[in-house]
Amino acid sequence: MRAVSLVPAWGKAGCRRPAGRNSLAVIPSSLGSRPLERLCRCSAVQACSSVITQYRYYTLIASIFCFEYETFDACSRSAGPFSPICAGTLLMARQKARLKDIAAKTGYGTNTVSLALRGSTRISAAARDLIRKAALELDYVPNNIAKSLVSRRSNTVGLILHEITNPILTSAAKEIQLALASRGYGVLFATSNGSFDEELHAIEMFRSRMVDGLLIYPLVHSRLDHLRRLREQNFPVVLLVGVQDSGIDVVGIDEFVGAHDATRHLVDQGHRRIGALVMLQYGTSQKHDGYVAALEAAGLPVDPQIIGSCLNHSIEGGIQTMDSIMHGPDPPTAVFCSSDILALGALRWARIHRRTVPAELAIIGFDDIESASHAVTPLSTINNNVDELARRSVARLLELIDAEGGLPPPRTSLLHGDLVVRESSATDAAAGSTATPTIDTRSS
Amino acid sequence: MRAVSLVPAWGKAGCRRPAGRNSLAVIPSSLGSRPLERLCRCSAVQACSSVITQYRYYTLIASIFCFEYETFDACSRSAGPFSPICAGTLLMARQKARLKDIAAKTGYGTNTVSLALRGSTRISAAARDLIRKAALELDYVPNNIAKSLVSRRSNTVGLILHEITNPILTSAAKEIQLALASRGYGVLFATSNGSFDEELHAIEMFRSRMVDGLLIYPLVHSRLDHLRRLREQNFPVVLLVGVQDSGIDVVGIDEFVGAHDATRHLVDQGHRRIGALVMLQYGTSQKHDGYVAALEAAGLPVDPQIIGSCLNHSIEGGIQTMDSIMHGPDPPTAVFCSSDILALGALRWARIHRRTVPAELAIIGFDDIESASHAVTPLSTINNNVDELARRSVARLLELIDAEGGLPPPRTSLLHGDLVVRESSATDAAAGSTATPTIDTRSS
DNA sequence: TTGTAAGCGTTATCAC
DNA sequence: GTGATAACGCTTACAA
Repeated sequence: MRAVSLVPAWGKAGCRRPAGRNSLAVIPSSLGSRPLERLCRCSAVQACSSVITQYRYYTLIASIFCFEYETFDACSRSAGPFSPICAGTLLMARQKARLKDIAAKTGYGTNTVSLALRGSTRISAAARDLIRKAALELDYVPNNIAKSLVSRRSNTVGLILHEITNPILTSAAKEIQLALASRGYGVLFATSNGSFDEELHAIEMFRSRMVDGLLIYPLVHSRLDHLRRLREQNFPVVLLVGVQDSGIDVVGIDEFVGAHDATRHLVDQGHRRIGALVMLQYGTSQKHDGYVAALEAAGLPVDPQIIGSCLNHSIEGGIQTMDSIMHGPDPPTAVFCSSDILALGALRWARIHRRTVPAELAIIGFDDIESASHAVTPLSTINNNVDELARRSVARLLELIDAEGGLPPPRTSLLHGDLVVRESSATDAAAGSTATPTIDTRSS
Repeated sequence: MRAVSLVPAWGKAGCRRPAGRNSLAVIPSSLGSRPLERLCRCSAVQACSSVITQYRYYTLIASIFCFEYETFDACSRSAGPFSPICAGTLLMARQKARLKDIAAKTGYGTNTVSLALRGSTRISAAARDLIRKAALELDYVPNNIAKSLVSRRSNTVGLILHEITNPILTSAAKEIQLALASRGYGVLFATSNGSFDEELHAIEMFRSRMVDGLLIYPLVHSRLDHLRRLREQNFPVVLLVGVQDSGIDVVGIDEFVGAHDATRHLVDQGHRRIGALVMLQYGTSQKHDGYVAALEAAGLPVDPQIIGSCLNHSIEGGIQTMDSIMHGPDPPTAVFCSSDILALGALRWARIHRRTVPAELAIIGFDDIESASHAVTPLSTINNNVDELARRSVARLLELIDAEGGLPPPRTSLLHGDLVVRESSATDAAAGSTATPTIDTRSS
């Protein structure tokens, strides 16, 4: 019993067992008390050993004296006779092959093996092939952790999403991951999950894991100081939201212009009383500002009564917030929603309350998620070019990572989101008149 | 110009610059050719230096002779006079603080610092506080890469999703990430993106990054050999799909039973001609089998004509596949869809072709995503308990990771998905009769 | 209570 | 062409 409980210690950090690597400890039972060398000649042990060897394990013969030794090392250092206490054999977890193992197998040095596997021309073809073959046989997988330690690069970037239920963020995540994978980068991922502390925590976690850079949809567009500080420390960060003058690199949809275009479109459709569903809990937002600007440009009043602030980004949240802006004395005839999910909530609200869309209530969303074009009433929206966003943000991040001698000055790339007019906002969708809208033909 | 191109070599792997760490190289212009010591006394340089010191950088005065030295080291070793070639100052990226830096600052050894920061009782309280303070001042972040190298644990697990547009997978991803983060684990994430090779590639990438374990929604439920092989090598793997007897640990929804329940529900509603939308491109699936079993149990024929195989998991895919199974001579009166997304496609198809749901066509989905309850006709479906899935799969994976002396035998935990009856399948939803259905009241 | 030395798996330098 | 050696930043064993 006691012997078994000692076994797990092998292979643990700090436990030295140069002879124990990839080895099988044969702990014979009922062989009596005898010196180690005699145990090795025991036929049962030898038979076992030859089987073990076939599996590319070394054989390590041992018999653990019950109380005297605390560790296997202490045991194996002892010169005295051993008392067997445990029956049978114990198979150690086979450890991963290292360069050193390939070197031992082929007779070359570790350095030669390293160069050969990386295809250096300084190594002879014969040696290279031999080494490659040995690596394959041993199922060698290079240890990137060790590589990172010396190269000071983890070839990993961190991705923080503030919300994963939003299809736009997840499809961005997908495109980003694929783009990075094709360049040999891994993606460490975290959700800030609606809490700023979690965002900070995720960043801290990423930093301690030595990510080479960070792509982030920040939770609060106005709280970016922690990210600016990272940048000052020469840590590459790219924001995925279209904020202006952040002092950080930005690749994102121009939310102000998008919201402005969407609201303007409602104005152009003849609406004079236009409400909004936005996310305001962390202060103002670009989308809110764009909405307000479009109203002001059209000479329309901005009425807080019909601007609903949603707490969470969901259909349910959209329905509830619609309730709050529609029950007033002068409800809006059109609503700008800062995301398609909220717009689907608004659509649902309209159905529950038997308002026809767009005749009694026009609705426009933001993002152009798949469900938007397949909704009961196909949703007008602002197209969010996710592929472009992923492509450009990854390209910029890698530029920052590869920047030699300090980060270049921050650059803001705002992508334009196209207005897509469908049934939910246009009494006659085909007559869509503003901002060269894309008419979606599938929505008939 | 040339000097600038040399600078990037600092801080690179293999470039030794013991004196260059956290230092600012002042490369003065137009100071003429003079010995280094005279440069140091130059007032412009001194003013610069004092500013630099405020930022906790050391100052390193240098002037690089244009052609003679290839590296900064070679340059600084030289004793001769320098010719300035580059104007201004160059700020080196400040490097992250190490234990050694804290040690140097406090006067303790690195070992003492390491123990102190980890709160060892062997260190005096005074020393501990001093060291903690210094660590804070230097903005010390422990290097997990180095830690991993010695502990042989990365405290990171890999998560592979076969599809990220599926809301079920993303909400699972979120829950999994949060559960793992609370235990101190990071999540490396990848999408297999519909290709088995990408799945293999992602696994390889994860292995080389030394993840401690793997959570995976495999692309093809029947191709699991590569995962079994990992397990044989003592690598912890947990499948997130409810397959039976895989020889690998499983925590997943019982898809067979779920599909069976769903189909059975349609039978109970009086349907005799029940079609299906499934994903069959990689061979049969548990959902398909459950559907078939329910039909057979009810004594109904299984007709390939009304079993549509969707190629991609999308509303569009659902619509197209519906086209193919509905245009036959004897179209189904009810359809079991292997996911809510496909069911939304079916619903959309019904709307396009003016069939009333559920009177002319009953539809049931699988997953219970948010949109299901908010669809035009709220969808009946099988609830996919994502929270439970995340909780249990993470718990099991950590069990495997912490298992000492080899992995325990694989265990299969199938979670039960509850039937949720809404309008899309029940002529009178309130009369839902089978399998203790949950009646969703919001769907009025 | 603290310091010293070795080692985790890899890469870069330099000598042969 | 190939091998020895010293880093990378950290933890552990053991000596002081």
